Amino acid sequence: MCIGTFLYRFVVMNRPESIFNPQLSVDCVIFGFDGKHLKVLLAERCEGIDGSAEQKKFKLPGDLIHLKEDLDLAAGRILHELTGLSSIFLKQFSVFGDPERIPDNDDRKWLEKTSGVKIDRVVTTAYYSLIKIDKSNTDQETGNHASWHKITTLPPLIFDHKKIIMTGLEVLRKEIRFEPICFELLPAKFTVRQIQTLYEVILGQELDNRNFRKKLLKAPYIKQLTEKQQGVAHKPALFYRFDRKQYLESRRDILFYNF
Amino acid sequence: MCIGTFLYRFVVMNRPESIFNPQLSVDCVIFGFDGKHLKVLLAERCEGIDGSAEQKKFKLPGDLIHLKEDLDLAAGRILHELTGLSSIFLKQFSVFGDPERIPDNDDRKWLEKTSGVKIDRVVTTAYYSLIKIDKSNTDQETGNHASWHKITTLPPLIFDHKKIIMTGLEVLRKEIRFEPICFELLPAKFTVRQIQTLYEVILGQELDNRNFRKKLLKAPYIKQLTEKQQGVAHKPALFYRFDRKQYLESRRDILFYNF
DNA sequence: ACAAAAGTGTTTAGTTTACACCCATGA
DNA sequence: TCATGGGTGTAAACTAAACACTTTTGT
Repeated sequence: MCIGTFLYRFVVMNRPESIFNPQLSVDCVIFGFDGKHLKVLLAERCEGIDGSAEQKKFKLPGDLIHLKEDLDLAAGRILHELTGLSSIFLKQFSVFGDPERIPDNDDRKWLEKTSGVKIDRVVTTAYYSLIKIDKSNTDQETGNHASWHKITTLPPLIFDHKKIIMTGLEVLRKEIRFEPICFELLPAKFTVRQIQTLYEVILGQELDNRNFRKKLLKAPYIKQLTEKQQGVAHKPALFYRFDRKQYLESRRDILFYNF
Repeated sequence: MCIGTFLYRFVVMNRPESIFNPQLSVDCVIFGFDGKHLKVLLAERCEGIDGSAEQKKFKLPGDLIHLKEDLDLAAGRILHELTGLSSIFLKQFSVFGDPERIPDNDDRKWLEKTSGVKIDRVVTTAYYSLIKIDKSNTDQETGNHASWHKITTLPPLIFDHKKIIMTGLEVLRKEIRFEPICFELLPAKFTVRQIQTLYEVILGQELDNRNFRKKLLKAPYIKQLTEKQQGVAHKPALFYRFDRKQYLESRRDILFYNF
């Protein structure tokens, strides 16, 4: 055993607590829906490696994790720090473990500078999350320089973050075909048209309005409210809500039937 | 910055190459099918912490990864070392990142002893794999003390390996409903009954024979062979094969249709 | 001739698709 | 009264589910 190995082990054994783990990170693909477009919440990497203004690049909200931090909790922490929201839908969907995914260039130097940790290789666990877009979580509100971007026109991103977003979108597309998770993206009261548009932007295709209604409204967990839209220059739409309890029960039945 | 932090960073920066990364591992849930039961390939943790014989425990084939090793390749390496097989179906399905998943007990001491690395917390990326069971990959053949175990009667396992297996099984169950991956578990020539039994053991329920046949045989990637079973005391079954090329083509069509 | 597993068809119920017009409201 | 988007029904095609007997082989 060479002295380097020995020293490495000694220090790993005796490392100080509560600093970052330089090898493990979490990145969150946070989807939002503004009624028209599917968007992703991105943070701005606002300063260059020498502090000067340089090419503006964006990144996924994410962070190295703390030494003894659980991954799921780390993802929750990041989301909370950025948006102020807690107990939000968050799902681990993939790990990105290419040893070269953080190339040895400006991006890496920037990361080393902001984290205060020497970066070697970083394995990141990716989560996706669905939240409702409103004033409180858009733009500079939280001082984190986070902003919403259409998934169809993404700005330049650091590392492999574009690939992570695209993988997340694929997973989301698969998921919404079987699980009604999209209600996380809608306000508590919504119209049929809103959901349909949401499905259309996620799937990237138009859906037949009559068939969509039929299928949606026969689900036992979609409850009609008496309230209607107001102040629209056309027949006002009825509002509906998602009944989570009902959903969980109906899901249990499905899982029994299975095949 | 305290001296501990400084030293830690210094050493991480200057660590020797080609030893194990003490924080990242890969575990493989390797499913096999012997014609009757769904099985998992487990390695034996054959010696106790002091080298004496003690309670026999099993573990998933897995390993800490090398410092600059890609995760997918590490999974392939582990599978190859254990079975001699390469280019096998392997799919990442989850990350287990609870900081307490490797409890500070005998299991951890055993791991530290065999890896020669001080273990702190280990985040493991889990893969599942499907292989055909035959003489060459069962039992002591490879000197790794690996053996097949029915998923219904698993022996005691170290760490959270039981949970990893169960999560893998759930993912497999979901997956086979949409993708014909189960052909990885069958020999090149198989009978309809073999596939049906395989589906039945994975899903844990009986399926209607006539309906199953109809559905299976209308798939364009299932090709009938002229060959028949021989030496059976009943009407001999016809053999079929899985046409991978055909499958990939038909899949493309489906992906276009989508919804 | 018997045991054992392979192989076969039909009916019914449910689901998916395609498609066009009237309704309620504000301007 | 017009423009706008909300809301509605039906027929045809397809898919899924339930169900029982004949065939081929070895012993």
